[in-house]
Amino acid sequence: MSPRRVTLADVAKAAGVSRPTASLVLSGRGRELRISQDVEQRVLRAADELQYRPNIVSVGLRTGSTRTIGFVSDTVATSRLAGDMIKGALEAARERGVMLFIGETEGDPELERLLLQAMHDRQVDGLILASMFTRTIKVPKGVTAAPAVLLNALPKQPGTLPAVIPDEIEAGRLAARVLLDAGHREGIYVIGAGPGMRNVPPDTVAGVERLRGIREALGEAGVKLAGGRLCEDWQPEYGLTETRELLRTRRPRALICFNDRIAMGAYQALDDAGLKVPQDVSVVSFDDHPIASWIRPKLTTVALPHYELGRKAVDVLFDEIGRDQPDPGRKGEVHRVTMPLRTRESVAPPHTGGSAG
Amino acid sequence: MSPRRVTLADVAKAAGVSRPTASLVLSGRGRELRISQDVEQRVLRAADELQYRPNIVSVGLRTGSTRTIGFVSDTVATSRLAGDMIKGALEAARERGVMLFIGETEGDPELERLLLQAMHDRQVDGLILASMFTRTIKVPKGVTAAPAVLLNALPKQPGTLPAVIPDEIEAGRLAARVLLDAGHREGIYVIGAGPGMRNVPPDTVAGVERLRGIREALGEAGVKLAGGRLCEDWQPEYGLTETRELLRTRRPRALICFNDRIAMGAYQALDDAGLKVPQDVSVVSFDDHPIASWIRPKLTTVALPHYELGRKAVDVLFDEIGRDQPDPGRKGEVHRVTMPLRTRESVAPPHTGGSAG
DNA sequence: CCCAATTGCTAAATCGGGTTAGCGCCCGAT
DNA sequence: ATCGGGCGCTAACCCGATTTAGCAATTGGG
Repeated sequence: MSPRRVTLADVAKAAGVSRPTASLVLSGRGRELRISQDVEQRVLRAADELQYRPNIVSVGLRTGSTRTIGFVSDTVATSRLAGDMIKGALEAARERGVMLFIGETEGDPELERLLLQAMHDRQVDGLILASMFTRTIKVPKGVTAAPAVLLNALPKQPGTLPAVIPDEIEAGRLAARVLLDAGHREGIYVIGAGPGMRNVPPDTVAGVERLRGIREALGEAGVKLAGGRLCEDWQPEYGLTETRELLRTRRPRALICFNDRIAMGAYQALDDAGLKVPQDVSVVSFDDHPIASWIRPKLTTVALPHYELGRKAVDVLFDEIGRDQPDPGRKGEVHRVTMPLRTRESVAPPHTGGSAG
Repeated sequence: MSPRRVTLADVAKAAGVSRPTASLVLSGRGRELRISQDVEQRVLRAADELQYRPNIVSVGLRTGSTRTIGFVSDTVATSRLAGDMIKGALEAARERGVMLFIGETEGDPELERLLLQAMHDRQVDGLILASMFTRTIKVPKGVTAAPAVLLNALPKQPGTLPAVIPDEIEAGRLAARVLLDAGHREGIYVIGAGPGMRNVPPDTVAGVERLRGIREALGEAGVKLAGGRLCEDWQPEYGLTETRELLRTRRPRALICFNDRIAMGAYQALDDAGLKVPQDVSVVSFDDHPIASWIRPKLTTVALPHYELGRKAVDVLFDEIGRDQPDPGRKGEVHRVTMPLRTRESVAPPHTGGSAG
């Protein structure tokens, strides 16, 4: 089928030198080891003419480095967000000439074990352990064989592994500030979690930190959260029912939804109640899911920087790989990636619409 | 850091035999080569106790098979659909003990070349070339070095590579049949392409084949398409404007939208016009994007079987790898994967609502 | 003119495992 | 006693690179 790969031996023969000589020239160490200009040129020409490319499998065997890293996540399919994270990692890896193995655990520890094993069997240089929504995870035993980084996750035992997560606290502050800047002071409700710090879905870092940021920013402005409703799951249907429930007794001026899918449900509930966004009710949200710009009016939301998270994870991983002896001091550093605001059409000053509050 | 991997030599020493003997036992060829029960047991016990795992890099170097395949796509981030395709491929690969390299070309031929090169440098056993929407592509030169399969794409020159694509023609028939079965005979419009076979976005297999299927199924039932509007891009905003445009002059009883995003736009236009789905207008669509079950009423749609496509591609690839001499007859076979109907709430018989047509 | 120090390259070992040829040993047959 | 043959295992080479040690040839100094 294919006309056998060109090997280093072929290049050496074509250049009339030995294999090691060719190797030295091609690895750039020819100079320091005093290979003559003449030989160097011959080797380089031969390599070029034969289109020689080193076999990375062989190099991997010899040197231990396969120029390959593993990306293990709990799910790849959840949403486009996952794809963006992989995309970021992919591009950062490509810039370093490194390839990515992808694996999915489905949350099954046994699958995870097998997957990590399979990656180590292939001598990966490092591992990225990714979660598709931010949370704390128990670091599996198998990761210690190679440098590793947590992505969108925090270790249950802090300090064991470096982690890269979105800066959710600042995101919460930002969402609150958007409303404050628009002039809102009253009738601000949260949908998805809260209003108290205890009313949060379990194990979600995002819930806790977004809420904390929101409360901090409002508090600093002397504004109090008017109320909030916890959603069992952050899906449109729950946003719909909880918002509908809220509207039975209250008349909000602004909603902070804990993600865009909840916001989508909230839109439906507001529409059913005859309330216009943003004239009657302003809505801010989190994630910047594609639907945020599909629903009308387009949703102002604080974006999860999935692409950047993926890139950053690779950066941190290579720091880790580069560092020979594990420096115990900065072992488990947590890197927070800024969540940018996407300003669209769902926020307006209060009292714009006809009916007063 | 890590306590050096256990090698075959370690196992052999622990069992008190030579390396080749251990290798023979562990590769299952012990029997045919008459290794004694005693030695066999010792080797197996040693391997088990030491937790020996063969180094696949080394095996790859010797045997040429790295138990690794490459998945190269134009974009991974487009949508969750891409993720499902990868997920299907991932699971099928895992069942075979094979790992997946992921790469993204962004449609850039140079990037594609480098990526294929990088994969070949790592001695992949085969390649899957995936497109994130169905279309015909020019097969890049670099793929010939290993078995390859096109996924969600057809080769510009038929017969060069096997391909796996969704059965869009049958999907078109199915969508039409849903309306026919509900009793619709008149006022059926298409949004996204058509009504004529020439009114189709360029290079999209889906556009051509869905439309053909729709026209065939309607034709067989003696029903004529009442009209249609081509969308420049299959996004919600175009669905919105084209449907709005249609409603200015016509009063449709049923819409076949060419995908769910268009359908979402169509919903908005129908809502603006005061028309209820499905009482006034039935809507069928394609893709089964997540939003299909988020919008109200939930959208009946013919699903792109992304997960199955991914699995099938791996199956076909392994057929290809297994086949030693390329059988020229069935070289470029096209495998069509059935698109299943997701029946939801957007289709009803005509004349159900108050106002007669 | 001889010894030492460069200079310029290669032989050989290595990584971890797979594969082939063949070496001793014990047995029975001649 | 000798030969032939099956049995059970191992020596040796291979994959494609890197790396260390060291061999010739040249040059320089005394």
